Amino acid sequence: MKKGHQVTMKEIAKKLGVSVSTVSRALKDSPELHEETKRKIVEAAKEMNYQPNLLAQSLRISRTKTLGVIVPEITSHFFASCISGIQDFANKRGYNVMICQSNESIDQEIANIKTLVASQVDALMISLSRETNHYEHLFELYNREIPFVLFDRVQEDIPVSKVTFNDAGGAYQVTNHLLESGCRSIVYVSGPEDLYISKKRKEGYLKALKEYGIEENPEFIKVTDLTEADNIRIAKEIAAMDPLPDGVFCMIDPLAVDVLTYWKSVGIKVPEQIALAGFTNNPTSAVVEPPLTTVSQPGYEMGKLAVSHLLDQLDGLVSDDPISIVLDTTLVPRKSSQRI
Amino acid sequence: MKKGHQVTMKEIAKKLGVSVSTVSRALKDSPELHEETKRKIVEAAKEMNYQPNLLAQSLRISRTKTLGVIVPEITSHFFASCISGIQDFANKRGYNVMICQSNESIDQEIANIKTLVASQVDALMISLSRETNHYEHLFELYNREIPFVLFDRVQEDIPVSKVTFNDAGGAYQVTNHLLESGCRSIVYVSGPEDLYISKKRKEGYLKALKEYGIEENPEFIKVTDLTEADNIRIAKEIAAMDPLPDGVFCMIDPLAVDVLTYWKSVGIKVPEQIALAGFTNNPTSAVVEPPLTTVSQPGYEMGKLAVSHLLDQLDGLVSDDPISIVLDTTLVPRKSSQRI
DNA sequence: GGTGACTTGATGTCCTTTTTTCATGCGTAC
DNA sequence: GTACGCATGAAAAAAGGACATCAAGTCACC
Repeated sequence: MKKGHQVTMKEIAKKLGVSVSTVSRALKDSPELHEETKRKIVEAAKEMNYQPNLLAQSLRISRTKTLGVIVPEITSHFFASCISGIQDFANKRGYNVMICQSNESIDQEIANIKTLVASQVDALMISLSRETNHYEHLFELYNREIPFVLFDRVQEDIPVSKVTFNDAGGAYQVTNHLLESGCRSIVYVSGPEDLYISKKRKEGYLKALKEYGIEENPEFIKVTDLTEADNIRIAKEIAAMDPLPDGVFCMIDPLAVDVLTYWKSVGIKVPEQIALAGFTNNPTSAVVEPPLTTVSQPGYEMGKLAVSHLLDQLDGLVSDDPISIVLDTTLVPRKSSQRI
Repeated sequence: MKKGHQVTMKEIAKKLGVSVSTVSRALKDSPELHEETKRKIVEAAKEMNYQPNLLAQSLRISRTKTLGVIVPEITSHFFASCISGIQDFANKRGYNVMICQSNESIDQEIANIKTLVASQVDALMISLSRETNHYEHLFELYNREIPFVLFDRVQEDIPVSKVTFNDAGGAYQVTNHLLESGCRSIVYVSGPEDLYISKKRKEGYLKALKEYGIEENPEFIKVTDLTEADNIRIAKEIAAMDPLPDGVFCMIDPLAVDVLTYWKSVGIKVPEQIALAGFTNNPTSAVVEPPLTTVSQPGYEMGKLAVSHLLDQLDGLVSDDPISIVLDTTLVPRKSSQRI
């Protein structure tokens, strides 16, 4: 299959018997040109449906006006929202977006970076994969002076701007909410421990317990790799605890939903026997039965802020010094934690 | 913020005191080159961290190895799945993907096409917006010989390849299922009537009724614009029918969920009073209470097939003649329709 | 010394944009 | 009236990176 021919300046020039540079000047409305010549050229360009070749342009000015985005998976509602925000605000400022997913694999993440860099994107926006536990590829980007920002799944030691949620704060909010609802033995179900958000949310969980004068209990901290199978393993493990805990805080909504679904199948009542809470406020969480208490993380907003800051840096509107943008989360109390 | 400098062939050539063409040949392992020279160049390239400039390459061969994808919205799980499939299989064949969302707006759709074409993508994959009711922009693409395929939300009169689900068949399956479950007065809630899928699913609905010897009743066909407000308006309208219908088939899951949520709030029992079914098999549908009967549409598969066919055409592996790929759907019966 | 094989170099192309150079025409001054 | 200079408009050239094609260089061997 062939692509249709694109009209070039050369052809316009040839048709009108002028030089290519004259055409170029006419199209950018240069003042040092006969009005008449200009008019004729602009008209011909329109008629021939001329579209400047962005490729040639980019090669010349060595800027593609394209951003590369890497997310763990597009099908996650949260990341899809981020992408949506990035898209909208990048487009507003004349940038295109190339999106890749790492599928939670560090190798794929590295491959994506390579591809995007080879495609000469002006900058990158990265949310790290679950697997990412070393960071050479990011330091290399940094050393090669390719601008990038990290969002949501970040690595703290890399000297670039980062956009995160106040994960510790959100976890504190939700744990506190469980405590206030009367829970006293609260399990925290964590994702992979390397993950930034796993750590931060644990911090918030522990802080809330401490403030309530409840001792940290290592047996009340469970770790899943976030696959459905492993989530169910944890759900079983908790169901087998004796006595049952009275509250469970799952690091992320889909995990909570898996746990809830399993418990329903074995007759554990939520919130009567165990209060349950998640994190992220996925659409699913609002419609499960009982509706899931969670913490709202506006992904669209995160994408918007991250891309805006990055473009501000690219365009020299703000300093290049890395900053950290922390977005607030909001507790969304629902029936799954309603014990009073 | 500046971008770090990229190593070019020129620099390698200069450093080693050879010509650029020699470097070029060495890097593509041309046989007409001294092994020793080749080795030296390849080594230097590696050491200097040389990355070919895809932009220049693209300009030269006038192929970018990039596909443009336009979907109504990324945050929809179905379209996210399609994108995921497209991504994976495009990457496998060495293509990148630029994704745009039309936000269900025809103007945005046209703007997206323009941007992607200006970016010299090799081909486009488009799923039409809800608003799209004229097709000049598509015919223009066709006339300019820019390859593209349509998927899911297609327009039948455009002579390009299309990938769709057997929407009529799926709707037939689900309507038939409702009939077999004992329903005799079944409402069909449609999306905007211009929409390909609205029409096709209505076809299937009517066919099933007809086969069961049930007369078509115009009052049993409702139309929503798919906004939450309008969905709830329909839910109210149905709740006010006297007698209540005994089954409702909503054209798409989120619509069914909105309806279900409203009914729950006013005490209408599903499936006891009204059996309910949706279409698409969103993750949400499995976890609502009661779980929603629906029709499964594998989006990942659709993306995969669409992109594979398109690349086959681009690469000349199959004929350019437009074909129509129709994917089968699967009925997913759940509690929301369980009346027997 | 000449021929052929084997390597390497130079140049042109893709397309746009910018810079430099050139040409024309008009005006002024001698 | 001629010559010079300046202003203006337009053409030519160069840059940006990769690569194909054609040209030329070197070496060895007969």
